[in-house]
Amino acid sequence: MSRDEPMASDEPMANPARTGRPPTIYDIAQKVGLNPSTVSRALNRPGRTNASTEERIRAAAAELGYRVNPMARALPTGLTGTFAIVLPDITNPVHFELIRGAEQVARANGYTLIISETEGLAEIERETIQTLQSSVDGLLVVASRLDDDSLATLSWVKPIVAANHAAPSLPSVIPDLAMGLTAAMDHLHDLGHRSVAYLGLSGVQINRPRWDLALDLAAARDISAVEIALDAPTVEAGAAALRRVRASGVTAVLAYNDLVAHGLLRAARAEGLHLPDDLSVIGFDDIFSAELAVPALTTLRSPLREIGTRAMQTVIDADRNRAASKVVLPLELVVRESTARVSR
Amino acid sequence: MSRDEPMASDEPMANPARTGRPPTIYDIAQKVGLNPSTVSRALNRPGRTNASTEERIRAAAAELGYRVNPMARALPTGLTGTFAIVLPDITNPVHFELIRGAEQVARANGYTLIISETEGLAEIERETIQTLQSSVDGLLVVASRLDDDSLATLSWVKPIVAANHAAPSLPSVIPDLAMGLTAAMDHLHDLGHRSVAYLGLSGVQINRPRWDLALDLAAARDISAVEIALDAPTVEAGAAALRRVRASGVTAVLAYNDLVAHGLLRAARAEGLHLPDDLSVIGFDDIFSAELAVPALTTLRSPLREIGTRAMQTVIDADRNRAASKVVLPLELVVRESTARVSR
DNA sequence: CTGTTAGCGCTTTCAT
DNA sequence: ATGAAAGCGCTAACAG
Repeated sequence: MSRDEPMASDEPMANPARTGRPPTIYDIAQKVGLNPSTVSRALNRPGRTNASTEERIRAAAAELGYRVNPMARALPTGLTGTFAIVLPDITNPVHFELIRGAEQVARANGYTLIISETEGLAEIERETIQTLQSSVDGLLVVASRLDDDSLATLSWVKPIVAANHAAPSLPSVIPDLAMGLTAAMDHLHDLGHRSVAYLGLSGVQINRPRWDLALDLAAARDISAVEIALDAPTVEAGAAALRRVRASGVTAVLAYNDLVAHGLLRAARAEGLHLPDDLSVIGFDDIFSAELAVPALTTLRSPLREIGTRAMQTVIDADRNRAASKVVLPLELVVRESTARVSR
Repeated sequence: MSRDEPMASDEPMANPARTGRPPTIYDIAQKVGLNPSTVSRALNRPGRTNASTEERIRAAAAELGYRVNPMARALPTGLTGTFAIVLPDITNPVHFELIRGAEQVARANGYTLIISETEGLAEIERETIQTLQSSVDGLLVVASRLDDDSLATLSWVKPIVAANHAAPSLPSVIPDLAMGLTAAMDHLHDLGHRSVAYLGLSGVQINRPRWDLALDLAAARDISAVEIALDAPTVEAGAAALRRVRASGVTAVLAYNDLVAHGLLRAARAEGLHLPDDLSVIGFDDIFSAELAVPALTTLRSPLREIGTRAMQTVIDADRNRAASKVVLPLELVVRESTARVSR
């Protein structure tokens, strides 16, 4: 029943490539009449073996279609050549660019990337990290739900870096919240807004500092501020929040992310609100659909791609980088059509 | 310099979990005073060992925080417990639901998923598959750029299944093109359209059958049809195609995917066209932003998520499933606002 | 420069 | 029911 089951006995002598058993360094060694260890050396440390035999070995390897078996190599060396990125939800467009950035750096350096979802659950996240730990050379955690102590402990085994949120004891790559929120508040203030609601998601690490900062910045500008809690970071939750937004009487909204902003905008339009005059909305992230929306979304552009590349670069260089370094990337306000001068 | 370098000699006896070296079955064996092979048995074949010692072993394992090392297990068994999904471009929203579907099935069955990009290049794709081959139990290829022979050869080593496009010699999971395109053409015909343009992407396997079929269906309905070639499956390319769409004089467009449709719509709006009256547009895929667009996109909803789940299920079951089975999933027309009765 | 040997962590006969 | 031993494919001393 197994796919490895032996074939009928009269099967013709098959070419190794055809049998389904990939060639090993033993096959190469036999073919050129040398010892496997010599083959290993020739293939891995060019120069530490006779030029002509190295040539023969490479030729044989190519002919057989040989590729090293990363798992076999990982055992003696402890290096797997792969990294993992652990995140709550692949579906969230925010993560697309981040993953892509990470993937590119990984591949450019000859590494493989494993992606794993946690469904936003701390226990699944812990379990996932532990399971993956022996198969990778390091991990990226995005929007982690684990507390700093847990992450610190976990990182004793393999290096972990936090992407898109700060973990005090881990190297982290994060957007410059102060820069972005300041620009957003200035923008709203310039347009005459004096009241704002923040559509937040409690229970997520990233939410708290964002809101605290927004609160301070609003206060400094004489803007009143309220927080409205979301159930989830989704279009639906954004739409559902409209009711409370209207009830609050604010003229402007800062959304947890663009998905939420999309939902809010759509619901508002459905209710016949005139946008952006009746309500100004600022998103967060600048996902690709932000400019497709109507009105096109004014949003804080998170440098997702670069967060991914820098974070991956950081894990790869983890040896040199044992301190919990923080990389802060610019967070810019992109002004489109969803914000306007206050009309009431 | 290495992270494995020995610490100062007066270092206190460290708990294994703290040293960074994960515990092995040898650690467990030693702790309970048994042979490693017994530990292996106890952990893997419940029942084939004395109930009480199995209990002691499990307790010790839990206490040490033991997890099997998948790579060490892969060597003797040949089973890695991971699958790979190989696709041109992670960034394409189309692939996200597919990945998510695959990921869920993989994880539900205890497997790990590797994602790898090919940049839409056949040679990178071949290289990637070969490199990954020894690290996985099977692969999913999405929108492959390789010809059927190559794929067939590659699949001698590890099972490969094609997702979202048909590969004659591979098990494939695909949307029901005939169903979807028939609905689309009927819809246009009902609205009075008698001319249509197909915005296609030459050089991609998926494109040809789609266009051939559309052509037949149009002819059968007395609709004239032209193909307009895209440079890429992107928003930008869709926008750039507007010029040729207008020159062609058609009243309706079938876009290669929703991204292209988005671009076309946006460009048309920017040029002051009245949508959908001046031009009806049908997208393909139904990515999440389709309903966010203005006008909201009428589109063929590709069952991406299910394609991912079915495809992953198929590789996992590859043993039982050696024939090149075809799974065809329904492709439904979702009518929104981007199509209207022809007005000229 | 090349061969020998041992071992990475785990599974799997084969004995006992 | 448990132990002993061999081996998966590769690397890394250590000899020669």
